[in-house]
Amino acid sequence: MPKRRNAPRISDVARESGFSVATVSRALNPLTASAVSPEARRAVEAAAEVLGYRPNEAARSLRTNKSLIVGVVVPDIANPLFPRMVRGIDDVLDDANYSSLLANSGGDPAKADKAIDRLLQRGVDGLIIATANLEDRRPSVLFDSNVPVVLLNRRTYDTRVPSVTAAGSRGTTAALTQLVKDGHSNITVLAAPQHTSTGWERLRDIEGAAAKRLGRTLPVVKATAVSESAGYEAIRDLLESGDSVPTAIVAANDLLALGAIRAIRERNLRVPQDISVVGFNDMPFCDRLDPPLSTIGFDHYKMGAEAARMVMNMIAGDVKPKSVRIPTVWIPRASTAVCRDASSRV
Amino acid sequence: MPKRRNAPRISDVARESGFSVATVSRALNPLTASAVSPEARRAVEAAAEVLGYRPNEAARSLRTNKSLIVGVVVPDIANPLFPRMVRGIDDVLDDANYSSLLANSGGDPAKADKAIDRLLQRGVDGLIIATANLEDRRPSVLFDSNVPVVLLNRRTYDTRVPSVTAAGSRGTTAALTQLVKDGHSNITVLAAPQHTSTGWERLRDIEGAAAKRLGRTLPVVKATAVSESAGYEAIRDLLESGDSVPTAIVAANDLLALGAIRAIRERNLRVPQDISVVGFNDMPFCDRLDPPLSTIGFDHYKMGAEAARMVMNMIAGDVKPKSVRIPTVWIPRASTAVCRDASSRV
DNA sequence: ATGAAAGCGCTAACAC
DNA sequence: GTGTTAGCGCTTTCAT
Repeated sequence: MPKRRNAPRISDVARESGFSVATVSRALNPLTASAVSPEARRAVEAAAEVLGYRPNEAARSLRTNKSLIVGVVVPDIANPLFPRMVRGIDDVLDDANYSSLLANSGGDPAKADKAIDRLLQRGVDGLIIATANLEDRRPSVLFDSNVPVVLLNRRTYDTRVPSVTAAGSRGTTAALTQLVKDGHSNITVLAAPQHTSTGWERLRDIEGAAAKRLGRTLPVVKATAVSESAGYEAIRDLLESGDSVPTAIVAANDLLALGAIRAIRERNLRVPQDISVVGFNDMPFCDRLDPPLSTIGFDHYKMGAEAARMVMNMIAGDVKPKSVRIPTVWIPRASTAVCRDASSRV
Repeated sequence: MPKRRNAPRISDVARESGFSVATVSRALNPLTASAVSPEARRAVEAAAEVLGYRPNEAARSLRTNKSLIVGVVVPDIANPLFPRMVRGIDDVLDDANYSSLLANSGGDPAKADKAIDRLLQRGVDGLIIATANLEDRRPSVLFDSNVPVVLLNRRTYDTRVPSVTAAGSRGTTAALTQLVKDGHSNITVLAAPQHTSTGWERLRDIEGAAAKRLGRTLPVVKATAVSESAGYEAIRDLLESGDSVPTAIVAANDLLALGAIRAIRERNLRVPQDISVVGFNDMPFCDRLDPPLSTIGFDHYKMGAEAARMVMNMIAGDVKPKSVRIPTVWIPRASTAVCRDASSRV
């Protein structure tokens, strides 16, 4: 049961072409091919073609200390937010002849850490980490060790380490502007846990927008996780609490918003007629949901692609690329409407 | 700009522990650890711990001809069908200390082939291919070369190569039974292209179920691709053709079904009141769409996990694992209803 | 039970 | 412009 199908080695190509292994190596490497005579190059290429020669990456990797692989750590590839990012990453890496080694942390920081260890042991040339918590020190440690690393979607407190994140404030301000224009004043924020930059920044963005558009703060309900069920539970509790029912809910995340909608409907209230709901992320099929979800979106693919470009630059020697923010945009759909209270008042 | 942070090598551990590199190697490998004295083992483990030693995978890989990596080729990770499969794969591989190298083909057979080449060159120990077309020969060639390979979701004509696919007939029969019971007799099939096993089998399943439940064949409309827009175009053309409007459409795929729904609504017809629509796959959030999509589903995660288990077995020496079929189940939701014609007739 | 030493296939000095 | 050769860090005979 031979594993590697006695693949041709560089020495086979050398024999077949009549040149030495060194010349073969040079001829086949685009960066050094210029140091080889055209005739030698042709002979080598022909021989390689005939034999179906493919350099052994493990040997090359051992020798050069480069693996042409970038490690990608995500909480869960099955979370609809990530596949497009990963696709963006992959497309960019592909163009540079790189591949991506994927690891799921399942949302567990310890598992994320283990995944990073393993990726590093595998000799990845760089790391894209989408699992960072705000107080996470690992990215800083990696950065200080000169490991090419870029943070995706979430960042840490340490702004030195390069990141690609969504610039939520613009989209959020637009959303709140619309809500206010539509007569909503009883707006509740459905926040995500505050240990990630996304959860934290989103709450700050909403508060900032509220200060600007309403001149006051908004009541906040905090979900215990970023999931449909956490959103459901938070809003179910709110509606059961006897507090005044909001006319609009601005959620930190589409999944949270979906949970909120379920809780609202369970109380026999309607979206958007009774309560408007706004999400964040514009995850796939948001526009086909019932109701089509108004949300604050950004280009997931581009975010991933940008992160990949940044690691590639770091791998190429750019020690400190500057962090990138992906713009967000308000996408009004059918989960938001003019406030009933406001219109009846008119 | 040193890439590998002068990581400790096995010789460092040897010096630190006072044993030879051979003993260190044996002590650290679970399979050979028994051949080492307990004291040596303890000393080695302590030294490795102190130094933070991690074996260099490239070197190990070069020596052993194993990479602990499985290549995974999918058409597009951003297609909602795949993330859960990939998650299933990853979880199983993870348990065996394996990682997955992901490649997107973008639906292009030539790109899929290139991806396989690259994966092989990288020395993957096995391959999970989710991009196979029915007449695709590559998987057979790989199989014949003793490359551990398993086909995921789609298979080829060559039934020798192990595959994990959905067993559509049960779910499809249940769906058609319900449709017939609900009074539908004017049922049109929205088929996918027939060059993949999924497209081909789904059509056969539906035809088989129709023969069984209706004793006749059904009119078939073929989409030019497996996408929302292809489904839209096919049904738009059907509705514009002047042919009799079906009371139900059974699509080979959820995306196709979604496109069909869009086309139906564009003609100011309603789903399910005027036309019932059935999908296939039960992709994520199907239940939250407008309308919640009745579909034939199966366990995506399990399918991926099963494929991973099979490659692992093949890597371990099981030359010919038998193919697995994942059962499907009919999931009635709100895109199907009792046929209006039938009820008015009563 | 342990160690010495031979490579795995490749690249990069270094010589010519 | 080309060839010779020394390793990259590890596992695995083969001795002892």
